[in-house]
Amino acid sequence: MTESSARTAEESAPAAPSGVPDAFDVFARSCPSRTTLEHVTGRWGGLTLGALHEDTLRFNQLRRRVDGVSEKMLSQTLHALERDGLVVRDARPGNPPHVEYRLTPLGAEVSTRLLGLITLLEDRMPEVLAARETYDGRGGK
Amino acid sequence: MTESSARTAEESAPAAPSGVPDAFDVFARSCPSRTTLEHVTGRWGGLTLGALHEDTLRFNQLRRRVDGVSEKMLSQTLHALERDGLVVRDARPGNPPHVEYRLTPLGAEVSTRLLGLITLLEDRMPEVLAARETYDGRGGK
DNA sequence: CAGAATCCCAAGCGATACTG
DNA sequence: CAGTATCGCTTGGGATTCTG
Repeated sequence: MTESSARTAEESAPAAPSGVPDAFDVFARSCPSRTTLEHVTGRWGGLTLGALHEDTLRFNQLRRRVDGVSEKMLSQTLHALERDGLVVRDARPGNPPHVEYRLTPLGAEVSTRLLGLITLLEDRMPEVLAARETYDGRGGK
Repeated sequence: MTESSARTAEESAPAAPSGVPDAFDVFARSCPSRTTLEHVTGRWGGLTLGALHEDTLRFNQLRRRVDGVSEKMLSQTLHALERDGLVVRDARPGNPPHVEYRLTPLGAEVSTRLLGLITLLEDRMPEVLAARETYDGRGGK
């Protein structure tokens, strides 16, 4: 991820009276929080965190759980999440190799929020589906 | 942790002949909930919903708020969200044209969850940044 | 202002093959 | 099992132009 930030996140933060450091603002294009949000909500990031919320899992277990992910993308996703401090890679020596992935405390908080969102959506899918039909039915399509 | 292993919902065929209430499972590749999740957590979907959580906004206000989005992508994102029943497009006739976007009740619930996630991340960014440095420092890169 | 349509490059991603 | 490396298709999405 080419993060060529010559100047780091500075959006016109108005009067910060005290020595309060500029808050991170995900709406600002170059705020580092934006890339983390993208890792978390990206195509595979959210599902990966969701899967790990339930259990510590090994690489191939994860692959099976997150239906449709390729090895490459899972590996890549895991690296990004590990780098951001949301996931820990726990490798134990031996043969065959044994590696487990687990959430950090922060990762657990994030995945809790994410799972709340996922559950909400799953619950309300009938509404969504109905809306789509209405939309497609008249001039929408 | 919510319900641990109560998810035996392994269905490959979302369509059940009789009124079987097969649950939507976002982990399944072809579940319709997956596409909605992607609209919501996609690159611009989350930020758009987040922006609309605060206010009803017009197209160009939205564009300014969601820093970095192009007209095309905003338009596209808005359509997807409208189709899924999360956003309402409220157009009033006149010249110049006046169009507002507003969340539906479901959209408001979703954006509340999303905003919780965003806020959490913004708050904990120092942790994330520290993790990145550690990771990059010792051979991770 | 609000948005549709077109063009087009770069990034995303899957398939495959290879390593330890 | 747990990955990395390479290749090439597909897509995302920015820039630009055009309508009402």
